[in-house]
Amino acid sequence: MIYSKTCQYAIRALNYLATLETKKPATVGEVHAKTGVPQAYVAKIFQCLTRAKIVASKSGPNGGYALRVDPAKLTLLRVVDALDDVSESPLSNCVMGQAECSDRNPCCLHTVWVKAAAEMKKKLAKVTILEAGKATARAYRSETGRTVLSRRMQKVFGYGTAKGDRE
Amino acid sequence: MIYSKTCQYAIRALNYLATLETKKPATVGEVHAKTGVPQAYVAKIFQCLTRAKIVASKSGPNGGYALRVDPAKLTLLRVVDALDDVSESPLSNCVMGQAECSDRNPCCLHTVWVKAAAEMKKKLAKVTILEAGKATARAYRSETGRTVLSRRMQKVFGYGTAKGDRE
DNA sequence: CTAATTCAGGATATCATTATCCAGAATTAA
DNA sequence: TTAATTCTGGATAATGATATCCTGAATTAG
Repeated sequence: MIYSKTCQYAIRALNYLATLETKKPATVGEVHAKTGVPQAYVAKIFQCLTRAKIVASKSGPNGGYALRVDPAKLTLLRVVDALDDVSESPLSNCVMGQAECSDRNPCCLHTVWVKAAAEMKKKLAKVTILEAGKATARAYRSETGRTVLSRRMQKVFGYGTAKGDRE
Repeated sequence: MIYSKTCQYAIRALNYLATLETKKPATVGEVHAKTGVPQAYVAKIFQCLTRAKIVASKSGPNGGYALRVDPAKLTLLRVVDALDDVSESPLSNCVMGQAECSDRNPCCLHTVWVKAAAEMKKKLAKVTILEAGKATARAYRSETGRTVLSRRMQKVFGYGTAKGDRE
């Protein structure tokens, strides 16, 4: 779901990968430290994004995850679709949860909603990770070694005191 | 949440109430039988709608629930708001789940999303239960005593074999 | 080759949503 | 007044989303 934490986390994680100029991949631990997304959950999400060929994984020392596609071409729609069980997504299904919902057999919101979903998809297909990332880029300070979110950005993101934080 | 089953159920239940011309209220059991919404869940939803003054409840024989407002004036927005914990709703909050998300401190999707949410709200504020109900009205056959959904509509709604069905 | 690093993915825990159940209060019919 | 009907609201169960943990496989450095 677009509105799920899983999607939020994925976008944050990908935004971070997009800020990396070097080809060196980022480890799960690093992404967690920089984005505040729960470490083990980052791992799960990246497994999914790997299958969707959005990121490439590499085992071993100096391994990790890196974007596999140009962030300027990676749309939110593709990201959302990768994480969504499409058969469940409200973007591709009846809002009223009807088994059948078509122009012939419309649910009570069919006409309204079909349009709304199409508009939303269009929007998601327009915004790229590169664009989205720009707005967040300033949240990261990449100078020192064990960088973390700035105090101010911790407040913005609403974490920094999360359980499971390793540093 | 707009996309929650709870909301779907509420809209279906209210659609049914809107089809009743008489002033006699409908019982939870009746609404369940006519809409297919799980009986005990209908009860919970109506308790909520009662508190929101959208329906009126009446105990005892010949009691039940009836619309308290004109279905031509009851908007989906009001229904959704009644069921939503507004502080959690994606319509009123940051899609990225940030603690703070404003024009000054935008999340990476802020500009895109603020607009999308506003449009969605506008839509929800435009559609009334009366209008929504019209599309579904034909799903009900109100001739005989223990009316149920037609076979065809059972298929459309994707239920009719649900556990807990009493008839 | 060995040890260290890192991902892969199954098992499990936690939590919110969805769904059910039941005892008690209110109301009504007779 | 009594019994039947119906809502009220708390307790509980089932399910799905979120989050954690751990073992094993892949990779690399030395």
